Amino acid sequence: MPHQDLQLLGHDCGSCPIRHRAVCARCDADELQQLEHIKYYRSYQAGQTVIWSGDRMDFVASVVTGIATLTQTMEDGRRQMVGLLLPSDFVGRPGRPAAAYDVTAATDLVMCCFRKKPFEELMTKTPHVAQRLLEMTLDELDAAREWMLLLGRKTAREKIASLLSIIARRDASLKLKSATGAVAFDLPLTREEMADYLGLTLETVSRQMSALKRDGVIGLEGKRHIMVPDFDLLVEEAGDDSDGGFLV
Amino acid sequence: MPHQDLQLLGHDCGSCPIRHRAVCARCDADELQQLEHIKYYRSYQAGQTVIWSGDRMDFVASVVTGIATLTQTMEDGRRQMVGLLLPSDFVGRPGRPAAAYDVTAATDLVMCCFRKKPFEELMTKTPHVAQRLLEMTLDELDAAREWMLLLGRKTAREKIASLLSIIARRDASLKLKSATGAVAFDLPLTREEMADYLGLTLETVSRQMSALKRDGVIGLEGKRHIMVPDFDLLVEEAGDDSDGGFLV
DNA sequence: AATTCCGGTTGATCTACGTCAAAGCGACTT
DNA sequence: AAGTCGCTTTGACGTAGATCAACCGGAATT
Repeated sequence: MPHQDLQLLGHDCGSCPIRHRAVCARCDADELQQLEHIKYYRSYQAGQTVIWSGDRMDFVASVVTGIATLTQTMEDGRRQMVGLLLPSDFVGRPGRPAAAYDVTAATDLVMCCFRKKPFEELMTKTPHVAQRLLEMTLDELDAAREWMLLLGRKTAREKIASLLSIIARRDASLKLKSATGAVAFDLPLTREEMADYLGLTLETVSRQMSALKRDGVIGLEGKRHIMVPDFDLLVEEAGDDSDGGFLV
Repeated sequence: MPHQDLQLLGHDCGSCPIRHRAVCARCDADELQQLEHIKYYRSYQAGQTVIWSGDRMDFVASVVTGIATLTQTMEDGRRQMVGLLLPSDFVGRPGRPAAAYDVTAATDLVMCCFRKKPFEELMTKTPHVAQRLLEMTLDELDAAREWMLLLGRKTAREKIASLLSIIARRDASLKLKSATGAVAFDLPLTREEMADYLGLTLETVSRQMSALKRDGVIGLEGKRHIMVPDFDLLVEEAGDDSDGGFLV
């Protein structure tokens, strides 16, 4: 079984520090066999649109590698990102024929798609899958609510710090230096995408990034590589009172 | 069977214009019987706190009558509402021991609670319940994402208009005059609660309400009774491009 | 090596909304 | 009738972040 299958199915992550989000982490062999029959892979280049809001969507999918975004757009062009999909995250809604948001590849992207009809059938037969999906959806709902606090009440500086710590936490390379409290990672988003995530303009994002750099909270190498000397300090800047963003 | 049971179970709403959200709209008699055994009712007065964030929570529940809010608070007191629970909405997360948000009664409130342990067991046995819960959670996720667009990108005036149209849409009294495009309803929230919903201050809420009144978009009778002469105009003010906020 | 392009930075200015403060108003208490 | 309490409105003023505009710098193109 190729690597991405393992990742998708959640069996290579015994030491994964974050809650694992793949669809069928607890499926048995027979169920896996059935999923095997209805799945196929699709690749997208960075910047490519996966689906437009309103399009017919006859599959559900899981991100294998790369990053995708969900965004909403108003008639006059104002845009708000409403979802950031990292590897193992799930897209698509059983029981809805059309996509509700634009899905875009932020980086080169590989998705594992399941044909919707048979997936839904599998869901009615195997309680595991529905329950796992419920768990994942509840996690997403929690993330959305954390995000709402960010959008509604945080300052620009706090928003940036929050986003950086969210990305750092979900990025595997985090593990490299975690003992010392220092972290380094590559930003998968442009300044504009960050702005769409945070409900800011790209200019404000740029200014606040510079400010965090000036104040020694982060280091910048080029435009994308972020070095965080003290992760706790970053989290403090983010203004979070939660237990690091992962409840339970 | 008393009225609230009927409402909870979703059997008195054949003509309900909004998507019905009760837990067990599709349960069979046997399942209902089991739910019957693990449920009890609780009442709260307006303003009373149902649960504090972090508290042990050994039940899940469904709102029977009244309105409850979910809010998050930062250390320095900034507050953001992240959920508004109307009758038939569900609170609580199977599989999590503690509450993640403050739950407060915005009006006098009756909730139908299910003891968590047996509810979870019922869920593993009856696919209906898990699937219904998944559906409801996905609806909530959609609402949260619509809300994120509001918080991140809408102006104060648009935010107010959006909130009013959301409440109007979910309020039963809406039906009374819908043929003419006119609607009237009572606001269940104080200005401060509206502000917490919208990521604004209560002063800005008050000013924008006055502005909408001055411009004839709404009429105010006292502080709480809202009359909307032309619902489409209100929706236009809200800046929504969606199909009225209810996706398929 | 020059040109273009794209994403990013920085500066000057504007404005929507927040902050602080005072006063209105209906409901309840004495 | 007067006082007080909670909620709301309104005004004067301040500011964080938006807007508009110029410029920068690396990578790809010629």
